[in-house]
Amino acid sequence: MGMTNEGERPPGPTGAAFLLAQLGAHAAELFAERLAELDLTPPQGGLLRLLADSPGRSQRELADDLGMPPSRFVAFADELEERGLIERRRNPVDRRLYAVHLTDEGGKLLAGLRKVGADHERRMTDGLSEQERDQLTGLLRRLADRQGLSPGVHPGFRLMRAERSGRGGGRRKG
Amino acid sequence: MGMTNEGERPPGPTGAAFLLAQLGAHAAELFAERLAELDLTPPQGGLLRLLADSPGRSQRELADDLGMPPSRFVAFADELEERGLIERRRNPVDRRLYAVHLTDEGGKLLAGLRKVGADHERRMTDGLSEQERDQLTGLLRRLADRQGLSPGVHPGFRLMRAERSGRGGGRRKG
DNA sequence: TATTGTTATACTCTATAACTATA
DNA sequence: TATAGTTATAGAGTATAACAATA
Repeated sequence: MGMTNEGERPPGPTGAAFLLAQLGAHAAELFAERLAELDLTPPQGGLLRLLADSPGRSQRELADDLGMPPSRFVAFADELEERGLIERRRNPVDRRLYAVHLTDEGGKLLAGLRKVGADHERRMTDGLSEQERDQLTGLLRRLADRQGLSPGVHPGFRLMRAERSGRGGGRRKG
Repeated sequence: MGMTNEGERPPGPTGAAFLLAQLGAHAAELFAERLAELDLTPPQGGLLRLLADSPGRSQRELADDLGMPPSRFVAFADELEERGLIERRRNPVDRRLYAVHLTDEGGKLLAGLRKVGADHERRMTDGLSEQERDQLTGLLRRLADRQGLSPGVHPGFRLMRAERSGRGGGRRKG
């Protein structure tokens, strides 16, 4: 009989689902902190990766992939374009569409982002042997598959603040 | 040598860290949906559990545990008190403090919440054998430990919308 | 008429700081 | 003076809908 603890243990947060939520939030937070060193938010990093994989798509398609309304994508893309990381090119065939591309500088930043990602991966699985890490990854992949999660699509970007900013309000001092 | 895929694979989101973030967000979302059936948000459920474990603490302490400012805790507790789930009792020794307690009805709802939690646990680990589930839980617990995550403390409540509501604005129809 | 991209607007959420009462 | 609880306000974020250009 397995050493499970359903019903014998303090019924609180002790199961795999809770640990997944806790570790997932921690991983996302830590990754966001590392990304901030490159002046990127997770959705911004997501777009760069998306553009590297399939360049030239329309804003609407990209907005859909990132899970944000097209209206929001505009300002989102504006900022990255002003920073010289992405580029809008008119589609000569259908002049309503923009084809969004990564610039050279955007490509460079993407390389840095990938380094950060690899480093993050190491830190998150710290303390596990190589075999255990493979074991974990395999189990997680099976769960993700079973839950119908598309590989590579946003880890909850919708729930994170899209833009970096100082929070909140406050009464004026006078 | 392990079948790891660092550097050989499309460098994108394929590692354990990404899967953790993805599955964690999914677990949190799914759990929130189930909680909504009880008209509870995750932070509200968190408070009920907290009160069951250690009743009678002050609002400030509870707010700290939930990771919210005391000012926000007021309205948060108001709603649960109006619904008859929690109760504020004056501390006769230090009349500045409230001692927050679960009511009988709050206790009943907590029982329902635990059922939902157990069910959620089963759904999230669906497709794994009992042995694999134990294996996974063990690995996750070690990671959580190594990352310094306190057992049982909020899985990212801060990043979730605290109150249920229809989103956003929109121009008025006229 | 339908669709892409864009702007305008209204609305929610929430953090900060002032405030009240107790100590 | 300091602390628990509360209220008031400001401001960010963002979804919805109107709008303009093109098909």
